[in-house]
Amino acid sequence: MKTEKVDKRQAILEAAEKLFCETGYEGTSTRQIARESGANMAMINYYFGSKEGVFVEIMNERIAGFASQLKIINEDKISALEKLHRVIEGYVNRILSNTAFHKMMHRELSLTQRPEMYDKIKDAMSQNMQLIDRIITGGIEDGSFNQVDVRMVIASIMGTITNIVIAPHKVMSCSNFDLNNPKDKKMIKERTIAHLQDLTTVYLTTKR
Amino acid sequence: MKTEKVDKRQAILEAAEKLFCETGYEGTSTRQIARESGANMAMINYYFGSKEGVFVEIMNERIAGFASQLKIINEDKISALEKLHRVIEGYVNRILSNTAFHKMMHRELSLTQRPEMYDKIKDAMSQNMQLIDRIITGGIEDGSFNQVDVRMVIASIMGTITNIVIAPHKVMSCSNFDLNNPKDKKMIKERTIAHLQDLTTVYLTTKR
DNA sequence: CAAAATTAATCAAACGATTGATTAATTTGC
DNA sequence: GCAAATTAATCAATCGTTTGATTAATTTTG
Repeated sequence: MKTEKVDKRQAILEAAEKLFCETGYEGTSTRQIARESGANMAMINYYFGSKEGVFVEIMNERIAGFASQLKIINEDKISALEKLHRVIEGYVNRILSNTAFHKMMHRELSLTQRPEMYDKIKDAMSQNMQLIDRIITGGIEDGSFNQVDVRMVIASIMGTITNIVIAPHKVMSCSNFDLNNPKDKKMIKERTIAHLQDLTTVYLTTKR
Repeated sequence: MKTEKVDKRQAILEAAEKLFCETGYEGTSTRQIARESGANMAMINYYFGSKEGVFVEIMNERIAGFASQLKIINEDKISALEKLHRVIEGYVNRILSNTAFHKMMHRELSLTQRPEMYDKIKDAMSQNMQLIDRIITGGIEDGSFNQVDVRMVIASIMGTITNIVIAPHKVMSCSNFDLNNPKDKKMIKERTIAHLQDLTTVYLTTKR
């Protein structure tokens, strides 16, 4: 028999994140979180003050880990294209390794309410955006990339990944496909990276 | 003085769609819908049976209009590339003319609950997907398109549009930008269409 | 055509259930 | 033995829904 001597605080966070991802913030009750985590309801307010406090804590932790993983790829002595390819690889891997959270983040981003969260998410994402922006702009300036609509290219890169996270069935025509299956997930990751690298290579570097 | 002799049923639908888009399904109460529409609360259940009935009705109406607009572009005697460009133009115009609804649809798609809705949305979208799939596959078969990962290309096209709808601030760096401003919206539409047409042209037809 | 009967639309009020939050008492671990 | 952790019980507020009554419009009937 396992001791199950787990930190209640952590158990609440994990259960809440799972439930928020599955049924949304409003669609999840504190009683569900308590039941799922094995903690008493009052513990939620004891540790986090409120239901929203739990949500904010989840977002803060995730976004912190998010930013810390931001590599300073720009300093490396490699071509703009290779920089971009590395960013794509890192970005795809990170997002497809945390699909549930990214679904939740995306959902929250599309809501008008909770502007505090909206801004927080926006700021976190804009860091990645600026990184990609600098790489592509740099490539254009040194003549290795074509003149393109940089912001639109970024929208295509990020949009592709988000689209696959939210609607993987679109990409995988086979019915018995599951993003939670590690084998399937690995395959989707590789395919997404290969596609985006190929797409950017052709679009940005083809002489025309 | 305007007569305001509006259909209460319709008023409920419009108010509900607005609220669902802004604050989500769970985040919207029937009392809000009643207040916003000027109808009595009981009218919601009188006309639609339940809160979910309102939601289902909104989705059904939208999806019906969605499908009816599906042109049979495949029959035209034009190149695969031109077919694709027309589909992109139509798709961008439709989605960017109904941004609030598409946000809602997208949000609902990312929830595990309400599988009935999930399937309905999925089916509606897969129609568009199959159309694009046939066009690209046809272009590959007749040799005018490169060999590409068709599903991934579709994910990029659709993902780009969705990304712009949900996070337009990403594309527009200028701060005083509003998707509800017709002038700004027109500009975003044209820019999105131009980008996607350019991207697909280069990626699909460049000899390499 | 006019009175009677029926239907549709609307309303205020209340329903039981559930929500997030809090209390006060109890247990745990050092 | 004391502070931190945990509990059951309870709070007011709000949820979606239902009710019974009322008004307005339509149909039926003589």
